[in-house]
Amino acid sequence: MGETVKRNTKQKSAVRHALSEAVGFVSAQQLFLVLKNHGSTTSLATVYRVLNDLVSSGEADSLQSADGEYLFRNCGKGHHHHLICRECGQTVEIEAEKVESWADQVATSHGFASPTHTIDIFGTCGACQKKVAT
Amino acid sequence: MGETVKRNTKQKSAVRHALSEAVGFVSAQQLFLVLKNHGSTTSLATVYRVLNDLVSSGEADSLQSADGEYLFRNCGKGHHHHLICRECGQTVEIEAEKVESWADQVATSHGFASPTHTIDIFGTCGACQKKVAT
DNA sequence: ATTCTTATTGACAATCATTATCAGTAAGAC
DNA sequence: GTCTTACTGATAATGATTGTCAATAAGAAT
Repeated sequence: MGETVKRNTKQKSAVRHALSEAVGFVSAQQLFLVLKNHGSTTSLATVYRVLNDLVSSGEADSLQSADGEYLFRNCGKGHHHHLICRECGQTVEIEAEKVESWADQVATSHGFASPTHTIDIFGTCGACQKKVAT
Repeated sequence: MGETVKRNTKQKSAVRHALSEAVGFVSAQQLFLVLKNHGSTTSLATVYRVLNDLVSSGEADSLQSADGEYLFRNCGKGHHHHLICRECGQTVEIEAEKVESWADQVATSHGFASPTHTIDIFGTCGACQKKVAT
């Protein structure tokens, strides 16, 4: 029960490839357009399906933009967090080992099991600070 | 041009009050239901309008939930974070001074100005662990 | 190579939170 | 009380994401 065998398809590798070519975070909609412009007929629904699969298998990483859209990025590394510019969306990966163990401790000390967490830092990056100053 | 004079209305104070009564973060939809159950006829559109006004005036604070919904909270009090049960939604307020200063440091050390952050911990609370074990 | 099972896909309908529209209502200044 | 116009309610519109389901095509078995 439950052992679904994965199959390799053109659509999957197309999405995987498009994601690996993308710079930074991309939305499913953007990825769909890129694929379309490159001649792929992969449907939008499939782009969503593949992206979600990639995320749950740890191959991709996702976060939400400021206006609630889900963004995706190629990943392979372990768990990490982001420092995100409010203005331009530029992201910096950050290490947070201490904070993660702190989060787990807080959870277990309150009797909460299998803890996970959300840690993101937002700010205005150097470039955007200059723009505003204009 | 541009100087809109604000007016005080029953709906605005109703939303403001409901938000102040709420524990932790609440969605606009939840707030709308609370108001409805208390006899208020404030419309959903107005709840959204008022909440957005409160956020831009700094009276309220907002963040996005894991599934992309916007959540709001009364602001003005001390800043704090939450430990939230995945099953029943029970929340525990937690102190995170060290983590907050860590977040600010990370931001500034990367040249990011006026940093804010999102730190939330999710887990399964004691009561819900027992239920699942049944 | 052919058959067969079923994971995967595409087309499109359905959700759901949020926003826009617009005529009617009511603060608050006079 | 009168008047201006900010605000509201009802509802349509939007836009990203998910669900449905028949058709398609991996890839194992023959």
